[in-house]
Amino acid sequence: VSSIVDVARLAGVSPATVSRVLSSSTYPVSETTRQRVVDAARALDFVPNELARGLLKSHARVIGVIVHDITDPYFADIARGVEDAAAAADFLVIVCSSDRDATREESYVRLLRSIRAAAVVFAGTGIDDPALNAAVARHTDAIRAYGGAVVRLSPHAFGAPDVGVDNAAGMASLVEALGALGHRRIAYVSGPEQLFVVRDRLAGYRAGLARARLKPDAALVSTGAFTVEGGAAGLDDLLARGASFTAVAFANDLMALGGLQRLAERGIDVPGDVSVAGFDDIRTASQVTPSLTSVRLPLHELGRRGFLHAERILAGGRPRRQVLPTEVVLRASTARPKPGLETDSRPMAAAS
Amino acid sequence: VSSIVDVARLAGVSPATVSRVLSSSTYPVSETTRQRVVDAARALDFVPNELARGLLKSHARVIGVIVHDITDPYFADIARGVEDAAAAADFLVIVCSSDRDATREESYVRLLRSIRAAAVVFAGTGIDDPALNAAVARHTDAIRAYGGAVVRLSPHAFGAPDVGVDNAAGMASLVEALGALGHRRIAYVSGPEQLFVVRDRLAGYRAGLARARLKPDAALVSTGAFTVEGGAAGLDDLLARGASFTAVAFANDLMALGGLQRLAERGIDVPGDVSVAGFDDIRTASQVTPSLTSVRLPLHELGRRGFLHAERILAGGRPRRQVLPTEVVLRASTARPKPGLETDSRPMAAAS
DNA sequence: CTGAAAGCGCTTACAG
DNA sequence: CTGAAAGCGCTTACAG
Repeated sequence: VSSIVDVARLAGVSPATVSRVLSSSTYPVSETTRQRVVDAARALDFVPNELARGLLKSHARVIGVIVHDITDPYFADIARGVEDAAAAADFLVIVCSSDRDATREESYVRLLRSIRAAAVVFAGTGIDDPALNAAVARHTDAIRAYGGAVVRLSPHAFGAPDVGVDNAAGMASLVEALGALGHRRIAYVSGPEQLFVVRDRLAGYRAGLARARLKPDAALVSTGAFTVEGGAAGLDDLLARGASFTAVAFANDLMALGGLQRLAERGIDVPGDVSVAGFDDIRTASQVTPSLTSVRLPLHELGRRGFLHAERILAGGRPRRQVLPTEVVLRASTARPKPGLETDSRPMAAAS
Repeated sequence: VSSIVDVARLAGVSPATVSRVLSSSTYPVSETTRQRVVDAARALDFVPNELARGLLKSHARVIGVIVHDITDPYFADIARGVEDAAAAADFLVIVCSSDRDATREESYVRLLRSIRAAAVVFAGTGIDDPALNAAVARHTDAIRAYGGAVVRLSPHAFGAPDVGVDNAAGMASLVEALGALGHRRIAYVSGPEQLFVVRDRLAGYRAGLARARLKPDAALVSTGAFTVEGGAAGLDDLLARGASFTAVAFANDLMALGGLQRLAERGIDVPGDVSVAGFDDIRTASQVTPSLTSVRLPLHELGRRGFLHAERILAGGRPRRQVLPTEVVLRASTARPKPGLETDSRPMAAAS
């Protein structure tokens, strides 16, 4: 494997000159010298060692993205958005699946710090875990200290995301849309409470009920893990306690998918007997039958902007927060409630 | 950001001693000195610069994985398998989505080479594109030259994968299973012919027909892109030319998903009117309705073994090829053909 | 326009 | 057991 010295020798110039020609330096070099260097580099198939380069700069051209799980389509879309934008700007992207495990997350952030990553982008929601947050904060402080950027795409312990969506507003719109279809008893299957994004969506559910002039009812709310299985379990919970509802919203699409499966197993027709809605609009939502009503988040764009945000920080700027729009997408899994069931309503006592 | 020199100063020792304590060196250091160094490092929140470390070694503790598209669940599963195994061995994983684009693939491999990645794992199938293959080969040669490993998980221009599955045998088993259900006219929607894996699966389809003693019929084979849309288009093709069949297999699950959608749009019942099968058994396959019959590939395991294979090469070994087993998974999208349709058969003339 | 020299932050023979 | 020194492969003031 040849080094810059080999190229210099073959071209009959100094390593400094080779560096000037081959790097993005604007330093003047005579045309004949330049050509000799280019030829020599090609002849030796020379590719500069980025490790050596990175050592001289304050940081390496690498962007780390911390996701919960890259096999979750929500995160895959975001990661792809970061990668597309980063590759165009000649940055490498390292995607790390933390499984929302404190140890794993910390060790990844430490690793990114150790290679002097230019930026670390936290794609997933923050967790209410003081010990983890303290450890991670130590590393992110160090990353900022060497000139790196830290970007968050979801709510976290230290506040709102740098680039994000309004989860509460999105969920409120969804519930409102369900209300507009005529549903009066809208159940909700929430996710793990220690995730900040779960809290926001639950608040949105409540806000949506209020907007639809429906009374909140604790009997219509259950909880499960943020997964297909969690959604099925949350639905089981509702059913086990005999809750009656004509529509059910889930805290994310994966959970709604689990709900759809469980409903089919129990012979409950969707949307005939009950309407089902998810959140995120991952690709699978439009691929299942019945296709799933959801709230579309611009995930690829979120990733793309996350990178651009980091790039601006690296350039010394102080970019401001952005909130990307969400959109309710009504599909085959939701419909008007059956007339018989609709009468089962409990409108709010006082209509303000 | 503190360096090893800062730690040495605080501990009152030389940088060499700090290095011996903090790296995985087995060099003897007195217990009191060791403790002073550890304390100083902790006090300064010292994290060694991996860039500097990597510069001294022949390569960095980084594994690059080239996938087609990380948002494709097939690749996400493999990437996760590599990552889980690599993280356990303290390697970073860089996943690169090439979009099967020659320029993009070459630039990623070059990038991995420039940071002296310990290994590059090609997760996707090779493409029959001599120019691309030559450029990539130049880089992989260089990677091997500095001591890195190159691992392939799918068939490629230079032969069989290092760790892989038998695509032809898997598809043959699927078609055979369809035959065992009573299907005599089994259509096939193939993928882009320049992908080696597509060729293997098509060969498997033919082998499966032979095993089921069915005559191949070119009118029952069409082609589409390796995507949801491609599957729908391939099915349209079959229908447009008036092909009659009771079952249809697709070259992968994504395509089968597209076929399922198109069939539903046309009011053709699955599996009542036609049985549908995919290949890969991505997660979505079991989440859609009707759930999709497919051939399960141990994708996570494939990724895991891909890393282990690389690790053995890095250790100086010459690990041998592995072929992981596949398994036909029959689900709701396939059933026996309707009696009326079944008579539409054309058994092979000569039953050997 | 070109080159010699210092230095990025580590590790590792080489001395002691 | 400990340290001084060289060196990994680049880039960049500093001289000329």
